[in-house]
Amino acid sequence: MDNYLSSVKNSCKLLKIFLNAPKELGVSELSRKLELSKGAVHKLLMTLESEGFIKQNPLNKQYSLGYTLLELGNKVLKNHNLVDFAKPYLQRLSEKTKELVCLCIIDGKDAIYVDKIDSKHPIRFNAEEYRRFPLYATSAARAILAFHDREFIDEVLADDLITFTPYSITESRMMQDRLEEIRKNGYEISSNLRNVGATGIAAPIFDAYGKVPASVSVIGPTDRMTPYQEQWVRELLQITREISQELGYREGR
Amino acid sequence: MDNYLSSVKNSCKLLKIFLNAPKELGVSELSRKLELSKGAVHKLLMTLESEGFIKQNPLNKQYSLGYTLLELGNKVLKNHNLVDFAKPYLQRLSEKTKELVCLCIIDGKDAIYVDKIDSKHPIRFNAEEYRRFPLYATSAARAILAFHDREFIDEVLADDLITFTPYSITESRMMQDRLEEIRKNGYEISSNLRNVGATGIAAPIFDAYGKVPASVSVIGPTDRMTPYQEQWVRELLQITREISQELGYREGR
DNA sequence: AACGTCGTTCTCATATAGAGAACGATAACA
DNA sequence: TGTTATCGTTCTCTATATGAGAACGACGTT
Repeated sequence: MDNYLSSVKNSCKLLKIFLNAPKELGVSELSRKLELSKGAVHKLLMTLESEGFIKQNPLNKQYSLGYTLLELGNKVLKNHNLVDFAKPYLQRLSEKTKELVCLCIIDGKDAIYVDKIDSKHPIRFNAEEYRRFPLYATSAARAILAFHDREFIDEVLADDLITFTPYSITESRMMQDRLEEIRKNGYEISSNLRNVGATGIAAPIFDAYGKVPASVSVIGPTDRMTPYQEQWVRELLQITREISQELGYREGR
Repeated sequence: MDNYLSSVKNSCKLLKIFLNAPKELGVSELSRKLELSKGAVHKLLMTLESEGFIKQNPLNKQYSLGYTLLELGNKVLKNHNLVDFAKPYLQRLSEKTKELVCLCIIDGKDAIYVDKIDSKHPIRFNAEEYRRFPLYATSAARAILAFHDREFIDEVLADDLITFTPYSITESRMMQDRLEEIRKNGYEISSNLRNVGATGIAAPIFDAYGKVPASVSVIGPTDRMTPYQEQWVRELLQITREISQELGYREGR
């Protein structure tokens, strides 16, 4: 750690601890998780609180994330014009399939669902919106990963493949084959990846540079998806083709 | 600035600059706005980028807010159980009035809309969701402010009252009278506060401690609201009474 | 009543933050 | 096509802010 501002890095890490923790945390607990002295953590919290990034509960003295983060997060969404751009297309797809429709983007070696339209069915799956997860872990993410450089893919698959259900692929070699298939077909179908009993169909969005920054996916219970599988693939590919074109993508270079 | 970590404070200020700025900003511009050397700002950005709080556009070298902020902002929402709690009540109110229904909370000397259900009418107003604004500036906020300590109110009104339309109250004295009226009636109606031609009706939510942490409001075009004014007030007060009770509030102590 | 743990405050040696100059790259202009 | 201005980035260096650690009072438990 030579080039970075250590206290800033600590403050970022502190905030991120809250992502996988209960709503409120105390100084001592944060101090342990950060491996930093209590005094230092306290000063961090005081500073972050003065800027609205952290809030202290006066009743139990514990700390939680502040509302300034809500503003900043919302600004991130507004900045990302693809979300507004794709909205009407997602809505069309949602009306046709009546299933959960998601817009997924790449960020570093992770994927994030940045928009979704819920299924109209009483039985349905929920996408973990705005949550970060690995690029190999869902169909939506794979549809993005498959169309990146071999070099980048290798880098992503070099990490241990974390699985969320017993059905997931854990072998880097098998994943490579899978991605090859996605490139061949132009879309991805898989079941039981993130939730057992769920099937996802996903297709990439190409931008003007031929890059794939995002994907659109349809997700639903497997038994409801299977009968319509081919139809939903057609609809999905139609939608992603339209979005890609409007982003300036020209097929075949 | 003695008790605070200066670099952390700077990093917070840096992030907040983006709230009222274009999507992307350069080092030099940020350096000017922060009144910090370019070198220092660059190191700040490098650190924030390494944690996903900032993203650099490789094409023009400019910086924008990172997706980690999206995750954190979403976590803030999930933490705030009032949002989930109030959702069904807001929906009921939305179905009855067909107008924009908002849930507004207090944060320091500001108010924030944390949830909304859009109007079904083709002509409608938009609430600036997740945006921070002064406690005197909208009917929803005033319905909260009115039920706070005289001391706190004085503190809020001591600042210069920023106005968004020519019709707003700018005199602290007049605002005090207005708040007195809200306390007497138990709700607030006002027009042309934030948008010309809009009327808002708002009522406070009381918690188990008798405090007012939030309000519910109905907002629509004045000419469409006026005929139903009394009816919407009744519906609104019914809803806020139910929410308050479920939060543990007992009327009359 | 004694103990453990909490959040907070304090001191102090040391690592580090931030100013400022210099860099190459790029864009604007004549 | 040079010239100039401005950009993002890198570097050095010293004053300073940082973070460890001990000590504090306040709770809650045993």
